[in-house]
Amino acid sequence: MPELPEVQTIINGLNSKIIEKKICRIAEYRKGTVENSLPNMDYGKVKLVERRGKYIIIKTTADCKIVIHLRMTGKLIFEVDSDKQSKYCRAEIFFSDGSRLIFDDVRTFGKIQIMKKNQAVPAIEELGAEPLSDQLNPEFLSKQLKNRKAPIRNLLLNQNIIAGLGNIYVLEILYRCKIDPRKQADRLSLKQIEKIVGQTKIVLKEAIEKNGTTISDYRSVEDQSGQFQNFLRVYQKKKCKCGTEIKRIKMAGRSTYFCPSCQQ
DNA sequence: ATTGCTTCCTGAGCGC
DNA sequence: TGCGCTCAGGAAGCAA
Repeated sequence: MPELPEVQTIINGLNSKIIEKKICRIAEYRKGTVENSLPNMDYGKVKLVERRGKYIIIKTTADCKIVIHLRMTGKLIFEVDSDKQSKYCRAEIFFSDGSRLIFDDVRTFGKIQIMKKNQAVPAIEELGAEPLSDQLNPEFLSKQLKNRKAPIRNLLLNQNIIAGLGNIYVLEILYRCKIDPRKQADRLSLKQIEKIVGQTKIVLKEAIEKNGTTISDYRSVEDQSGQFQNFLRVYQKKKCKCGTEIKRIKMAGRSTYFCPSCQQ
């Protein structure tokens, strides 16, 4: 479900709600949701919540970190009211003051991993550039796309190249760059690559300012939806600004929207 | 090494 | 109202 801006919004919320709270227990309600949790484990107090790509990393004062990936439909909801239940609650992190973090996930693809502080998560180690850092620049992206025959839209979805983009933002970025999502990556000009880098940063920053997109599943930790959907120009749209019908095709099994007249 | 297809799972929305 | 179909913002695992 969530892409970088949604994950960042959740992290901002967590950093304002759970810092210094002592974790007393992590409960798993669906097998496979929580990995490596041990009974009577000391989780310590929450020190900081960080993001890497679409991963949420909760660092604590104990020798552990809690690594969360929401996948398609995962939500983290901070709840003070002990009576409130969520419908698809798969796990809960309880704090000593009675508040808790609910991990709600309809499709059950999401995961919570308990790791040692210095233990590497292989999938995180392999992630590509953070799009909002200087790591993502035209030289880097040119190098990554060199000799790659796959369509640009598929490679922008590859987390090991740029970490944090998903289907919606990739399509918005390509639309704003006027680049056909089917375009073979190694046939892009340097100018087009520069455009992609620039628009990626602009679109993500704008979306974070709007607290993320909401199509259906995304909610902030306070159960609020985002506003960026009002700014989408191509995803699930019928018509382009130019008057042309937006085309929807399948690429790598997933819906791809683009304007056949603006995007070349 | 690179690419793309299938799979995990549940629910919403649509046409008939 | 209900059935069956397609779709869903992710990414691991597999085969070619």
